[in-house]
Amino acid sequence: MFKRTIPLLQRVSKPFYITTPIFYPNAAPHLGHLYSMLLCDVRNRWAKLSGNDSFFTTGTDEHGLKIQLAAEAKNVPPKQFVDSLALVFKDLAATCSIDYDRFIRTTDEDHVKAVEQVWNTLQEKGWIYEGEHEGWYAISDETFYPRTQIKQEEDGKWVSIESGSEVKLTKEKNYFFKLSEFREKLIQLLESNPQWIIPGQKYNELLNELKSQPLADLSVSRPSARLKWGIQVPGDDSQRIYVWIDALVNYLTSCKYPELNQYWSNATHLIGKDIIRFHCVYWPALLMAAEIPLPKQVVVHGHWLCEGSKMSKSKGNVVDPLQIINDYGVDPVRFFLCENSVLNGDNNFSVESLQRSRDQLVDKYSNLVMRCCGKKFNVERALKEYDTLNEHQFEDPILQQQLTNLKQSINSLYDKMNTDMVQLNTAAAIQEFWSVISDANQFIQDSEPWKREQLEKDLIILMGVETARVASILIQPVMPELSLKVLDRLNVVNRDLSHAKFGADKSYGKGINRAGDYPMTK
RNA sequence: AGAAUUAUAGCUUAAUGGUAAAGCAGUCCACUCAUAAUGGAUGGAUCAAAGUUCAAUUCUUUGUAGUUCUACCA
Repeated sequence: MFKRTIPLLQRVSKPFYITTPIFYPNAAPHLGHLYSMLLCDVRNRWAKLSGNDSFFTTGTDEHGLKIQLAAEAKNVPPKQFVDSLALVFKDLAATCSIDYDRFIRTTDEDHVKAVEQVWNTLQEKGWIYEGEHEGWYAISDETFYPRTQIKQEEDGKWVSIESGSEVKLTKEKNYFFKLSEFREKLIQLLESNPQWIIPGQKYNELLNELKSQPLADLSVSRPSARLKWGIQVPGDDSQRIYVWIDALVNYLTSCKYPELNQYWSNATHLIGKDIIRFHCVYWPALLMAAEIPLPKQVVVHGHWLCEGSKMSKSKGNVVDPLQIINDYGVDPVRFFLCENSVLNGDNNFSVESLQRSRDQLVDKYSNLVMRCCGKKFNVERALKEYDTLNEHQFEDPILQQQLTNLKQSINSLYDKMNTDMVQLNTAAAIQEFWSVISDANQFIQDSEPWKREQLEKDLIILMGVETARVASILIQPVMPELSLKVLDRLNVVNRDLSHAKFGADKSYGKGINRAGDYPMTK
């Protein structure tokens, strides 16, 4: 599916759909939110650069008791409240050059209709029934707490760990989804499709859990008396549809459910490792029950730690994404997160590492451009003499081999990066980018153009600028701004994939050999 | 507390039971096309203990530490 290499100029356009989780906007965006959006953005941009019909959604999950209570506390209507919260996430996306195709909100009108429709389908097929939900309820918080978030006091009372409020075992009437009916089906799904969840560790973890633990039915509504801010259960104004259907159906809404457009046939969900259960248990079960095709894949990423430890306010090590972008710039942050992305574990953030990553961009990438744009060279002339230069052979066989290897590296860069990009392995793709940049810098060093006659001088800097040009076209998904600056500095107009080969563009270079106008500075 | 998973050089990663690889940082050398940049050379590590094995980073057990989940907070 993603692994086939297709000839460059005969790209088959296959629909591709990638999603982040939709974020609960009761707290400020953190580095994890940015990371999810960024991976999807890069993957989406790569697909588009490759000529694919691609679609990327992110958004906000806006119903629920916490939002309701927070809005009441501010004496603001909930809708107005979430309108302002959604803007916070949209602003983060805009600041970070996240180019989503749809920002979906669970309060969107078409989403409410889709949720109602899914609910009706599940009910008609007999998967929903009335039952009683029992749980630990705190009257003063108006919240049910899971067993893991309560403790027993010395006087025997059970209280919430978070708020200290007393909780009591309480029952209420809810609608339930027959999730327990799907345990065997889910196990079969996983065993038949080991690639459905990647990385493999998360697949193993979930499979073991499904096999060793019972699966209980799932409450999918809440009483309207308690939760006013939610989608009403069709035909029953005493109940509101709960998050498991409300939020998860966003992926269908974005694909125009119930028709379901072409993107749903090739859907990948990117999620954090703390919400595997919702996307890999509840969601496929709901889809099976409604007889809707499943997404193609769920990709699970780890968390960003700070200096090896979990970020927390009490530790004082929370990284504010907007702050680091302000300090270091959008593209360096994008580049750093992608360069250090590891899907099968947690990722480590430190400002020292970010600074070093940024320095490298200046020293090796931006500087490669400036080495070739110096006043002693003439790129425009070199490109006019392209045919002559391209036939020239160096006397030194080692140098000639280096030139040949560099040409080959430039020409295979797309294929190498593509293999990694389609698997969301941005770190490996970036290593390929660095490899070709390093080869070019080394070639310039070894060939010493400053000591040569015009013809060979021109050939050497031609290799340099061609490397920078092609690498910049291909790094656009990761660093949209800096690649734009480099291509501008080189006076390159043709920035599409068909020009990402050695010698494919001879129209650039006019007037670029002058001092200053660095693409990036320290 | 239980389960899963992770632990390699100052930092970030790699290695299918067979001589632990790389980038950055450090040290030394060279160079000036370029932004105190660039290139080369170089020293450096498998969390701890035990076991299995001709041979263990890798397999097994135990311990320590990090992360997540423990199933309707999301």
